[in-house]
Amino acid sequence: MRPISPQSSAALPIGELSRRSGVNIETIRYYERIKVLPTPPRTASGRRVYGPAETRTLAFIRRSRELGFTLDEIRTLLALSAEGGQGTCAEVSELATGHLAEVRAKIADLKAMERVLADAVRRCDTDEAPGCPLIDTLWRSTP
Amino acid sequence: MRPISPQSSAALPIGELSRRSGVNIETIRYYERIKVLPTPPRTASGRRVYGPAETRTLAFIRRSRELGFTLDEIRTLLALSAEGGQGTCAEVSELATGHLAEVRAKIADLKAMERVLADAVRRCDTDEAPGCPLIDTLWRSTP
DNA sequence: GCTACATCCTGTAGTCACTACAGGATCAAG
DNA sequence: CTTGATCCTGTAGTGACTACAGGATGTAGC
Repeated sequence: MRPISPQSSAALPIGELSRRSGVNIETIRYYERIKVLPTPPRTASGRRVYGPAETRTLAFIRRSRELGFTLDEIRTLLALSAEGGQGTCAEVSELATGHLAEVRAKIADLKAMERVLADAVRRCDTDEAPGCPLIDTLWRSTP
Repeated sequence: MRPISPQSSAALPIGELSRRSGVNIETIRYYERIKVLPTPPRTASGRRVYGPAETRTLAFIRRSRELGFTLDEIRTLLALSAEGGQGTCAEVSELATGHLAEVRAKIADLKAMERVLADAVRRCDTDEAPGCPLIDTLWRSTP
């Protein structure tokens, strides 16, 4: 006879949560420490006990990270998501728009790097002149 | 009568080097600590004294950083540059090619983020349906 | 010589998003 | 009762800086 305990059928230890969510155990504890995840209840011996909601929350966080949101932004997203009021979507959109601008700025930076690097490498590989075109580029004073 | 001392006309304290190179004083000391810059001679009272070569070296480092090279790679670039032997350019090209691949991978990652974000923001700003398309995207389990 | 202020020094700690231990407690199975 | 897996806390490391604190020097004007 199994003891009757509410949600016991869905209670997960941290290792199982880690496996299901694809998030490292140490990362889960880190998220708790910085208050991105709420502190879970514990067993008598002090072990964390999670429910199925945490698996979904961690998936939410993982996907947000994949889109480049910072953990600070994710805290905000989770709060807005829990709130779910009238103007929520507008706030979310604002946050995402700002983030999108940063992503685009980073892409522009990296493309500039790519252009210069690709050009220098091409010259390195074709030039017959002595010296190294890339090294020379790096030493050359900016016009 | 000024005392005759070699290079005295071009000796710079760290603040002046910082101004000329556009690199923060604390950053210059940091570069010295991690051995990206050589330890400079000191005055009797212990202040760092730089020559004009350091201005050029810091410009080299700054430009390398702008191309996304790590300080570890820059150490290698500086060593190869100083060496300047036969196969140097090939080694430099190899290093740069590897770095270029990383830059391109990062661009691809960011472009994927950009697509998803731009699409979600567009739906947030046009959708009349209740709920937030971006929040829904983040909660939605990956297929 | 004195005072003010700028500049310099060392050393430490903070940033971000983790990751990697050390050293110990607890659990489940045989 | 032992083995091995899992869990706990706490600390320290990563990269490339930045930001102090708290003190020592340097320079200019009076």
